[in-house]
Amino acid sequence: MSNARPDLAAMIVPLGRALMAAELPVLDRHELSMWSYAVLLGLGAEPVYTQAALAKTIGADKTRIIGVLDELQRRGLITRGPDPADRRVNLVSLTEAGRNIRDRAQRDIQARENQLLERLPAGDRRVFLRALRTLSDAVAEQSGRHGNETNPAL
Amino acid sequence: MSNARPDLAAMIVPLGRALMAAELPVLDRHELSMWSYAVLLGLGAEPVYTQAALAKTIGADKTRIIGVLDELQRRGLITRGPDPADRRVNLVSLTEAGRNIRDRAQRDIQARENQLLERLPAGDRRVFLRALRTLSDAVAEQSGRHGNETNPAL
DNA sequence: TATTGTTATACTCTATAACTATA
DNA sequence: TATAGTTATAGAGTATAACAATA
Repeated sequence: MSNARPDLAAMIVPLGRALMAAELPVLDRHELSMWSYAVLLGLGAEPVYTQAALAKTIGADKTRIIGVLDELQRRGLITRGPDPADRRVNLVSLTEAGRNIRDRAQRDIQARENQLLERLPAGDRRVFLRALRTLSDAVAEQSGRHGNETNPAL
Repeated sequence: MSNARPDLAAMIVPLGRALMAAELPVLDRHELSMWSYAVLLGLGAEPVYTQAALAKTIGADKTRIIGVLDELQRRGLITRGPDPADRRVNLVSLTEAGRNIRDRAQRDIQARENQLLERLPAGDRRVFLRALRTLSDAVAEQSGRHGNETNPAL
């Protein structure tokens, strides 16, 4: 056909790696690891989470985030304690300090991302971001509903 | 600001993971691993490569692809032998069989990717692919020129 | 001495499986 | 018994370092 293109994955995966690599020094300046930042972002929408729900939201194993939560709690960036209604589960929420450090880190990260986006004409940039959100929502929806291994629609 | 958006990385990295996960069963039907497929793709443009150059092209460590090349050679999908002009280096090239299996696998993979792209309006899809190539080329250029850890422009 | 390919080793990350405490 | 959180173990994947052949 006339419309040969590289594989989507072959373009997107290295791009994602480069974006992560570019994030690391920025996060480092805010003394955050990638997982710490992911947790702070994951706590953004809802006021409280159980650890399991939080882990699922950010695509991590529930065992993966325990050490991360330990450190964030120690630094006073989150609160964590048993739910009085069911003392098996922990309720996790952002503190004011946690929200501040998250917002500052995100501002720096997106400023850097915007430098990359400036390579695109303004019109393309708008469409690109819109399309990316559409596709991102599509895959989030897929992985959201019960551990789907077959992934038929993607 | 009025233009709040999720982090680029937070959208692109999970999208890349989902695309890879969707590729795996397709590659499996062609009896290819992800790395085998990456090697076959990497051998596409130029007729011959040294192993080191090939590894760099696909973003792998030179030690990483040795076992992959062993198997591809055993299956007759590539040829590999010392360069008469400098017997330290191996010249690697695709065989006809290798090209065939690569093209068939890629056709299946892109067909599946196109299903995802159909979620976008035709106009957005065109712009999205164009923008993605621009950004992909930008990061490939970055990682191409000597092991750049600081990555200033990204 | 420097470089390519190779092999062996160590390290990081992740997933799996037990353990506790609550229900 | 079932579930949330925790801990410990095992496995996969990757990077690092040493080695042999050639220049």
